[in-house]
This record gives sequence, structure tokens and C-alpha cells, in this order.
Amino acid sequence: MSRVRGPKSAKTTADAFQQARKDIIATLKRIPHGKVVSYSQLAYTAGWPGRARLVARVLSDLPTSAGSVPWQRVINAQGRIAIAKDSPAHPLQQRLLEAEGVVFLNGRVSFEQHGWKTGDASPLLD
DNA sequence: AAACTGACGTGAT
DNA sequence: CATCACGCCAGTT
Repeated sequence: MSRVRGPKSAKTTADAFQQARKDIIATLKRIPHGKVVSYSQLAYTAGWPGRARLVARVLSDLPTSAGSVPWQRVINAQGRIAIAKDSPAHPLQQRLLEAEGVVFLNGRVSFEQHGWKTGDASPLLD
């Protein structure tokens, strides 16, 4: 199947991206209160394995004020907040997470304690 | 069109 | 623990 070019059909990576964004946001909303996931885990769970950067791209487009989606529950694989230290969103993310019981030790979160096991039974959604 | 830039991750040094 | 090289890929220069 080849990509189609033409006025009416822009069936290319852009469409795939929109689909991916949809899947990622949907999965993001399923993360239980007080739990965290890494970018790669979210990508994997959403059905886009190996696309951690895509998740980052999607989240970066989200308004940090949106309480509709728990964007704060996504941190990097090292258990650290990925947002730049100088960004006001950085401390905000930590504050939001701590408010839901997530513990930071030396600036890091333990996946052992707070990682979302996708197999968790009856997760308490917000 | 080519180079650069990330809210990334993993493996090697 | 710190760096680097890669793989990844949409957006921006």
C-alpha cells in the first residue's frame, strides 16, 4: 500500500500521529491516582511500542493547566521529572504528584512503589 | 532540502 | 554517576 497524494487524501504520517495521540491520551486517562508511568511504558501500553518520544511530543502540546488529563503521572525511565528544571511546570508536576501521595527521594520516584502495573485490579481512577 | 531540537530510552564506556 | 552513540520521529530553523 502506497501513500496517496492528492487534495482530498493526506493519508500519511500525520494521520498516524493523530491516531497515536488519541490512543496515548486515552491510556493516560487510565493511569490510577497516585501512580506513575514512564514515557516508554505509556507508549507501549497505548499500542505504540518504542515511541516514547512521540508520547513526549503529545504531552508537550497539552496545556499544563489541564486538570482533565493526568499529564503529571508521566515521568522518565529514571524516575525523574522530564520537564526542564527552569520551567515552571517542573515544580508544578512534583507538587501535583506529591499531592496524590507520590514520594520523591533525591528528586526521584520509585517505580517499585508508585509504578502503574497495567495489570492492577480495579484501579481507582481519579 | 538539510540540519537541528527535544517533557525519551537503552546499552556501552 | 556522567557521557556518548544510536534509534526514534514530529516540529522548527
